[in-house]
Amino acid sequence: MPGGFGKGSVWCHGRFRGYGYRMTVSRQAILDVLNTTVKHLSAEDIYHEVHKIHPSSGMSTVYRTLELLSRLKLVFKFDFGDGRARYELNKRLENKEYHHHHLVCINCQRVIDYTDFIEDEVELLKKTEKGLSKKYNFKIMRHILQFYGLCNRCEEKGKE
Amino acid sequence: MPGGFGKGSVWCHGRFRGYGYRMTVSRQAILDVLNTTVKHLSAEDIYHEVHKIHPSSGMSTVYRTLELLSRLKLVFKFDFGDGRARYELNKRLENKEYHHHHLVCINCQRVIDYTDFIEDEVELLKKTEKGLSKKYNFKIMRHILQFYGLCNRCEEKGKE
DNA sequence: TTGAGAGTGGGAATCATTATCAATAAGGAG
DNA sequence: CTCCTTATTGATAATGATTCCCACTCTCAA
Ligand SMILES: [Mn+2]
Ligand SMILES: [Mn+2]
Ligand SMILES: [Zn+2]
Ligand SMILES: [Zn+2]
Repeated sequence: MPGGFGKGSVWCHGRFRGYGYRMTVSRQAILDVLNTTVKHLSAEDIYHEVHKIHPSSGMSTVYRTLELLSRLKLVFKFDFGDGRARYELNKRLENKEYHHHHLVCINCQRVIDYTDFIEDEVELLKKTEKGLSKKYNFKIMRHILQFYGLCNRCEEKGKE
Repeated sequence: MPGGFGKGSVWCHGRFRGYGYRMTVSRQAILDVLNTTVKHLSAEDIYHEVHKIHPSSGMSTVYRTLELLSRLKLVFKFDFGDGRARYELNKRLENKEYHHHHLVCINCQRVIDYTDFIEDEVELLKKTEKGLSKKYNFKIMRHILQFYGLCNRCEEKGKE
């Protein structure tokens, strides 16, 4: 959608205003970048993409905006263990969260989203959370589950 | 065990030699520190403790040794999301790994080890790993599961 | 249209971790 | 025990992601 703004950012526009924040060209550019990718971008990745749309935006603004979006739960922030954070727009399917986890390739850093076994997982986690909350008197607020390994391409290369 | 070395480090001594590495006073001190704590120490924590035993050891050696121990699978390295790595000796109970996960307090950083529901978890993870390996042709090598929330003390304080 | 103040950019600061390198010390051979 | 090779060390500099700072700019309700 060249020249325009995706519905994501339009929606966020209202969201920002509702919280008393302002919508700016930098924020729109960042949202557009996040909205038109399926990858898990780092702050620097986003900065480079934003730079194509709006060259005068700075790195500080990218970090600040990502921090704000995380706080508003509009983006998720992930750590895949390579020393830099990754960000992903919180895309909702029919009003409910798109709960998914990640397979991370320890060789090429490729990240695969998956939702398989999420039902079983949610069930186990619910049970675990309940048990742990009671036993340790600990109020669980969120969890992380990640698998690390080798993607098909890297696995093949390793065999040579 | 003042003046001596715990069996952990003696055992590791042989382990090192077997790999062609040398056992040094710094490495012994680091192992002793890890061996006599139940906490999840950062590199700096370890450095300070080591300094009490062997004041001339430097930070570089702490990092290098932890890196080596991680590679040899003698210690586990964790990221609890506060910007610094934590380390824990791989204590084995009767020859098998002590598989456990963590509850992390997002307020005071306290970490609780738990093994509850590990059987169910291992079962689910095994199933998930098998399914994901096949579907995405991805070779899973390890996983991370962590719960974040508020410990009893912080939960209480929050209510005031 | 305007003004209060939210937001910005660029450069400096922070801070955990790594890299460098001359000096040291582990440990096998003799 | 002594010697010699070289793995290891400690001090310090370098790195790199993220945060801080502050004078200037832009948003938007009135
Ligand atoms: Mn994802
Ligand atoms: Mn632990
Ligand atoms: Zn790969
Ligand atoms: Zn706490």
